[in-house]
Amino acid sequence: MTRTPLADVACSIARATDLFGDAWTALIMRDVLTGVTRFDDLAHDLGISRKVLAARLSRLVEEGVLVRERYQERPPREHYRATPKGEELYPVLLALMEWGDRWYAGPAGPPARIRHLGCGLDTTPVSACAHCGEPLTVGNTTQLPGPGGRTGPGTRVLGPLLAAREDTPETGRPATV
Amino acid sequence: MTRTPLADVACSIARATDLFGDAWTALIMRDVLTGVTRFDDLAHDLGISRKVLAARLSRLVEEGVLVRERYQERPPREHYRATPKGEELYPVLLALMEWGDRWYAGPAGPPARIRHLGCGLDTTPVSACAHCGEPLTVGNTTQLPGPGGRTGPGTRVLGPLLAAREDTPETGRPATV
DNA sequence: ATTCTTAAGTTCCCTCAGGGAACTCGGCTA
DNA sequence: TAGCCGAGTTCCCTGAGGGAACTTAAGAAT
Repeated sequence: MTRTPLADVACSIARATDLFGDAWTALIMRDVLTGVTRFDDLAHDLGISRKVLAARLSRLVEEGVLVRERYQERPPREHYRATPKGEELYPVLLALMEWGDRWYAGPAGPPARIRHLGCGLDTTPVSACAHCGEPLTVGNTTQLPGPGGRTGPGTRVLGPLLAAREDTPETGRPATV
Repeated sequence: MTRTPLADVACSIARATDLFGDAWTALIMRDVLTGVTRFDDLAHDLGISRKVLAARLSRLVEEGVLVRERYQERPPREHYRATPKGEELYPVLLALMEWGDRWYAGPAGPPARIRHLGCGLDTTPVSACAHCGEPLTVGNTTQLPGPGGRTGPGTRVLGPLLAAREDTPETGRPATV
């Protein structure tokens, strides 16, 4: 898996994917955020190889997503907890879960519900505009180069087609978006 | 990578991750949704091995996330477009991007901006409750078993700790959530 | 009419990451 | 003092991914 190259790309999705784009990391974060925080519990719950689990956990600690903490002194035992950076991955998990629910839930319905304690209802998470609160979709958003974007050959930022709309009209190819 | 086992697990995150938990798939979807839809363009833009790109694309088509379509007749040329199922992965990408922006953007700022055409402003996507519109966080939500959840030994659904809160009080271990 | 080029993949070889299971090591506990 | 967690390491083996060359089909160039 090409790790380092991806992290260098000037795209936040690529940077996030470099860490999170791995079959296990999302599930580890799901577990840790829902209270499965010990090595053995994670290994059993996920069915992951202990070797790979150890590697993932130390990478996540290195990245500041998890912290390894002692939770009891005698005998000394450590577990893993999410940092704020780790907790902020929750929206990613919610989005993945929502998508999985919509497209893979059987006739019985989704395997889990998310209850919003604020309003007390079982909720479905939507990706909303921070300003007006409307749902964001492929159709009602456009991607523009940001301040931190590098320009130059081969360094796409995000959405050259849509960025191009700002200055010159596109070619004849159908616009997906 | 253990593919099939994960898809069987009664957890929508696991199901979604089985397809999406791969360093390349997220980036392919980003590209396709932003207008990079042809094989060679994808290969060059991503720097992905052509072999792996072919494998990913055919998997995505198989799953109904993309469709392979002829976009010109002479000479016959095909490209890939997102289906509704594919477009609905957009919130996942937004969440990944937002997280990457927050934690990996340099001093110059994020590499890209998302403009919401509805309100005309550059936006930051938030994961909100569909009922009340409030942001969903680890702290203000709880996970409960859903109708489609399997019960039995070894089949965690999502959040046994939080689910357990409904009936019996927890052990002495600190609750991460 | 032959050669060039482009698009869209395949094929081949090779390395390295992941799976599985056994081993380690410190520190209780019976 | 033998056993038993919890938390990893180590070992071997297979298979997925990288890289680069090859293929096929259909214009376009000369």
